[in-house]
Amino acid sequence: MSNVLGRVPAAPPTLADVAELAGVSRQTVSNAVNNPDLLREDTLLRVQEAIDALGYSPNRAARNLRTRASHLIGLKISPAQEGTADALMDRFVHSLVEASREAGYHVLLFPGDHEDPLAGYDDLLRSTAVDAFIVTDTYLGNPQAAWLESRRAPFVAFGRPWDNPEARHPWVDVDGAAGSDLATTHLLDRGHQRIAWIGWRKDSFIGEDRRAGWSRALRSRGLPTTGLASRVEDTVASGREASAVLLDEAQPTAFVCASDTLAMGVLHTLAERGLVAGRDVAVVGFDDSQVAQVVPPGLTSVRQPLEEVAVQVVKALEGLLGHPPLVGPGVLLTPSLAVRGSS
Amino acid sequence: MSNVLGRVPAAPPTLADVAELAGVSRQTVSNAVNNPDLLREDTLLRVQEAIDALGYSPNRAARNLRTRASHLIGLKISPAQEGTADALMDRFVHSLVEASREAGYHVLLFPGDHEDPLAGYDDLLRSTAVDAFIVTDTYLGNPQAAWLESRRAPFVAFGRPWDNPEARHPWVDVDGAAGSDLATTHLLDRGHQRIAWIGWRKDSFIGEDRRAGWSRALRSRGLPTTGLASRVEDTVASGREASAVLLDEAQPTAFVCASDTLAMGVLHTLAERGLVAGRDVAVVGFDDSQVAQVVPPGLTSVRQPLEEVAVQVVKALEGLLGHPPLVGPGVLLTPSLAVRGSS
DNA sequence: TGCTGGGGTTGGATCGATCAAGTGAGGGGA
DNA sequence: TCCCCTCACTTGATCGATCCAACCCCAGCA
Repeated sequence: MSNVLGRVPAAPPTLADVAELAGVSRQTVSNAVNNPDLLREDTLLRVQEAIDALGYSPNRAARNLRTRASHLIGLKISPAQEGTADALMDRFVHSLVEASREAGYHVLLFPGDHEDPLAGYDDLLRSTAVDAFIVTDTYLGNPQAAWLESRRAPFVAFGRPWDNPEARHPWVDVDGAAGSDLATTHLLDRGHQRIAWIGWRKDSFIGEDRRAGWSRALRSRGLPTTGLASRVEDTVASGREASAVLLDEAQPTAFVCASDTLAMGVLHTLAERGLVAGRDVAVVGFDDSQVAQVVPPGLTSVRQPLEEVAVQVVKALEGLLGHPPLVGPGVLLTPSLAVRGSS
Repeated sequence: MSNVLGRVPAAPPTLADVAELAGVSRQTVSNAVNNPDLLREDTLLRVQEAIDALGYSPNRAARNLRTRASHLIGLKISPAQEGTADALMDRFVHSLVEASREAGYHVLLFPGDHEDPLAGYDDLLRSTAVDAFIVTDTYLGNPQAAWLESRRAPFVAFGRPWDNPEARHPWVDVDGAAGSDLATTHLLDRGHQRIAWIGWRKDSFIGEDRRAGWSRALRSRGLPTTGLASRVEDTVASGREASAVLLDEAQPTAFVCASDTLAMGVLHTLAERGLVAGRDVAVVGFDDSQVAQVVPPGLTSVRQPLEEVAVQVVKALEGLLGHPPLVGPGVLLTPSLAVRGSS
């Protein structure tokens, strides 16, 4: 086939083309691809050769139509907050894409809408564009999980169903309390006695979880926590103000923060007062963001095992979509601590 | 329909269901969705009502099969470098997802492979899983663009085809020289005379482009550049070493860097020597990463207009896939400067 | 010889949409 | 009155894979 402009790109080979070349029927080629054990060895070989010769790859749309599965996983991404250290999603997305590939899935991104947290889900679901969803923002009062459950849409959550113990969907989460316990204990081991906490407002389950680890660690050594905690918005400015107040009123020698963003606020306060992080005052953040890794003198931070989270999420997804039985509704993983100059 | 477990989820309504309810033929429903102007007003209204009543949404797989288009755009993501400030992709991905949505496309992520830069493309292409690709890493010697062109695969590059002026594919890029010119001029306006450059090795076209802006700005004011430039790896450690050497040998009062990662290296050196960024020595980075935004005292940085890049990329894509004529092979955008405490 | 059973293979139907061609009513010009 | 054309919609075929039921062939057994 050719026209005046030169060769016309050939249409991709179909299963029928392969069948003809190999001298077998379409069904036999399909079996060669999907159930190779059904074929005799020599037939399989002949079909394989034809597939290679033509460069055949099954047409996704046709397969999806017939099998009612797209092998796509939907992930909503919300605009990253400017001015925060929150690069958590970036790392998670990478891990998820990699883990999905190994399970034969691809990740489809769709944009979030601040007004309506359900926007996007409905359309993708009804048009059967994705097989399942990954839900990441499971904060208090987020209707996604409940809505998806009511629609019987398959999904896995990264984050516990804090406010709904009735929830039956699979989830994977990281033990925040264990993380700040780890951070606090690390500081205690370095000789600190007055360790302050800067976290999020009380209505954040995640914030309260992380805070619990800090107070648990202090109490286990018989140390007081009163007057050493502050709960604010997750911004650098808030962290800065909170740390300034705490330094004046409680004279802590170390800070544990619910996020790297807040920890950066502490570094701001220290810089303003001519104090050196790691020498004069110790600081530990949460999430091990890029910021923590490159800021002088390096910010010690709790690192979430996002690679493992992604693997577990995909595993749960396979259980949901395939026949293998579920292992259980939830998986809780333990974070580690990346120690740097700030402590 | 029900079984012992309760209600069975109803199969999604099809175009035929809508047609029956509205009392028209399938094709009419199809036209109502895709070419509403072909219908008489009252018929259109009746079909719309039926669509709403059933909650109909066209089956993607069936549509893809027939139209030979998936309305998916493939984007390869490579693992983010740990220990750098490079969160560029994260911002770009968000912008791209948003811009794609407005054009009726979704973004499909697939994992990169360090060994083989072509892995992934071939399979998605042959199985007609995506309509086009966005290629982002157009560094020297990367075979992706040439390979995709030889396959006649539609794609748009974020980054100029530096090493191949013959390339005919559409691309969008940001003027790196204009960016460092902007940064350097900003420092000159603040009274700095000895402004050093820390960039990447010579084999990086992007690095040389950015460097050209710095030397251009200095020369336009009749200032010398000799002895003030250093070319190293893109790591914090390299930036630290390079700035230490430059401070000792050339006594610059300001640094312009090819990346925020290198700029963070400079901040390390300053901290070690008890110097204060912005007061004793000025520093400007490149990319306006989250790190630049939160590090004390704030890192002035060249900001790439990634939102606009995404819009242009999608526009080029529409030109490539649809009938509207191309505006031209390349689009070059101008960055801005986010001024913070470090200058 | 004739019947049975099962591995391997076959053709036809099907998934749900769009494309291409066709139908019938109504209007205008000769 | 007849013909042609347009408008608004309908009908049958098709995209490329998988599912389904039937089929063939040959070994095993009576």
